[in-house]
Amino acid sequence: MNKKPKSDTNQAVVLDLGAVIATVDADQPKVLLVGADGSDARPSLPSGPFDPEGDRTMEEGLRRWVEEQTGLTVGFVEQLYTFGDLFRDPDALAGGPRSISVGYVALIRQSAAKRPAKSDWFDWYRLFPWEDWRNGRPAVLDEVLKPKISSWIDEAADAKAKRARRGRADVAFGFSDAGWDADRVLERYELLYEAGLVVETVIDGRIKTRQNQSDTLAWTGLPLHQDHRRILATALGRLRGKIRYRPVIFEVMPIEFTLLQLQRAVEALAGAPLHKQNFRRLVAAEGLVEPTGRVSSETGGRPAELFSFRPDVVRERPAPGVRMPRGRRTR
Amino acid sequence: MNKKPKSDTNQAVVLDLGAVIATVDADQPKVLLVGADGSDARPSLPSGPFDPEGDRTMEEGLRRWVEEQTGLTVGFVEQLYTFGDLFRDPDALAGGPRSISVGYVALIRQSAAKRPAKSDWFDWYRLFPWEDWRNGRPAVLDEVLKPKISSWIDEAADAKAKRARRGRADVAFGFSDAGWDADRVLERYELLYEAGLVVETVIDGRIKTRQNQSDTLAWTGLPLHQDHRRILATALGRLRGKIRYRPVIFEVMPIEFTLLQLQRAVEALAGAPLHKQNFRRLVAAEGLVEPTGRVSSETGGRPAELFSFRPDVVRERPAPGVRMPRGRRTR
DNA sequence: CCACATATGCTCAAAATAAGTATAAGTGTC
DNA sequence: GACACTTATACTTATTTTGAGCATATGTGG
Repeated sequence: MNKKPKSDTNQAVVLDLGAVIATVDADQPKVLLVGADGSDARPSLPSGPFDPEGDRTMEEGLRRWVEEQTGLTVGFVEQLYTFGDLFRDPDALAGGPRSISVGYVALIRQSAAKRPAKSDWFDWYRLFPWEDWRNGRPAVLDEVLKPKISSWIDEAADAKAKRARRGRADVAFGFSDAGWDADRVLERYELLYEAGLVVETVIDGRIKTRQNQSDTLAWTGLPLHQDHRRILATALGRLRGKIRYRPVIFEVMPIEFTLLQLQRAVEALAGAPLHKQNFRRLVAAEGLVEPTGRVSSETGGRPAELFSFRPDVVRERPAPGVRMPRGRRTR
Repeated sequence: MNKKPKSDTNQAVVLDLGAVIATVDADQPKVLLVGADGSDARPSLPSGPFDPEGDRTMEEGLRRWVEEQTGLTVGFVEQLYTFGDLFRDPDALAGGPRSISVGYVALIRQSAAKRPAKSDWFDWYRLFPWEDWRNGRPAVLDEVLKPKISSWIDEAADAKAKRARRGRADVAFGFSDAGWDADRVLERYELLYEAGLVVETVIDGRIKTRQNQSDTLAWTGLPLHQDHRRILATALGRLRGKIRYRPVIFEVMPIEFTLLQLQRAVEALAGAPLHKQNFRRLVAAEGLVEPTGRVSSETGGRPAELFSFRPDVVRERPAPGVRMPRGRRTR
């Protein structure tokens, strides 16, 4: 920053802007992927170029190409991470220019989320089956992942490496007494990648497919282009953390919603079930919503009161977000 | 990501890696700045080039040039944000290549933090005087900032804009009932920038210096090169948030420390005083540290027991960090 | 021995939280 | 229209966490 690097060092850098465009539709978390047209190519995240002459800010550039490419006008946009690892980038390995991708998360309300050309809304948990605890602990964890991870730990070169692997697995998957931490999506994905338990590892040529491995891979979610599933893992972890202290959940809600709809949306992203009575008590206490006076009769039972987001909460609360019970921990 | 942008769109991008290198020394938070040699140039954050051919990852590139330039070996490194706004960049405005800077925060223990050539450790709060509440509410807030911000609110074009400004100020500075939120460092700096209350605004030519404005500027902290103070604000906010749920504080501590030293370090970054007895109770309950059996007699009173960080906490706790009392809120 | 400093252990009341029970108000079925 | 069923919402209770302070411990320098 204080002095410009020599320009020839940097000429071979190509910068693009990637977007994780997410919503919640019918209580399911969705993400926009392109190129899932049945061909053998893996789907990928939408991305577009950054125009250094036209775009005053990168966020502006992102909004521009998202609108151009998909017709969607995204509301909430937040920069996620800048990805530049060499191994993510087969072209650069082959001598091409180095590709750097600035990743963003964008949230959009379901109502505004049409189906853009060549794109599709994918259920987020098709990519991360082990992340969805809404109906209890996912079976894939104990039936597939846990034993495979154990093997991976045992395959470590020496006792020290074994301890390190076990430690990582304990933290990421809560195998020891820490319990499952919903935010550690990226740690989990990276461990599975290194352990060769997701398709990407094999495709990247990091390990060979082993006997009996291919049926494991069938259980570990849909593979994406390059490192895009890793980017999605980053985004999901970030969003899960964020809904707790910023009212981002309302970015995916319709203008009016019932408290149960709100709860389902939070559960969809958090990947965990919430205690209904406490949820509404916390939401009420936080002052995040206000009743509109209308009711929704589409629930099948007693009609629910409709609420809307109260934007001025942020003026009153240091960390306005949806607080989520984590279950009583015995210390 | 799915298709390469046309290369001519991107050729004019220069990528560098900027570092906020921070430590805590003698209970004071410090940050490494270069070029504060008494000349009229404003100090700046250290930064270095990214070498697309040599650096496999950006983090690796960062560690490389930090070591080359300063001789420091940084421990904890985390990517912060990628800065690419056009207005940050006078060269690009003048038709030069667009400069994109990937910012990192690096933490280093005081013991390892020598004074590198051409660099200096600056007290962080010299740049953000309003952020240091360790000795109570900073006087500059009520005596200088609050009235000036009020004027800025009143200068808004119409009632709607006025409300918007007031809302922002309330949130950022806790003027309404929300109270001060230590994490909102960036929001505060950006508001001051827009209100013309920091030197950078004037230098950037966004507003003219007004009558009686220059003495205000003398109270609003040391200006840095380009948008570097903005980057520092991002870093401070991020760190303040992070110490609560990740044990990053130990990255700046010596291997052995007393609980009061630990508390002072947390206070230094958090910018707030903590209740001593409760602090040690929380730290003990979190299991973050273990006694070494030795004591330190340098305290002037009863010798304090020495503790060391227990790295395996992360295996046991979902969010191991230093919990900080925020003062009893009455809802 | 004293005054003084910091360290550390402990109590207590207030607030927040998890979990559950009870009741309200609709729907569709017969 | 009685009834089973569904969802909504109010309220109760036990427990945990937190904020704040007091009391005691163990060193220093005079």
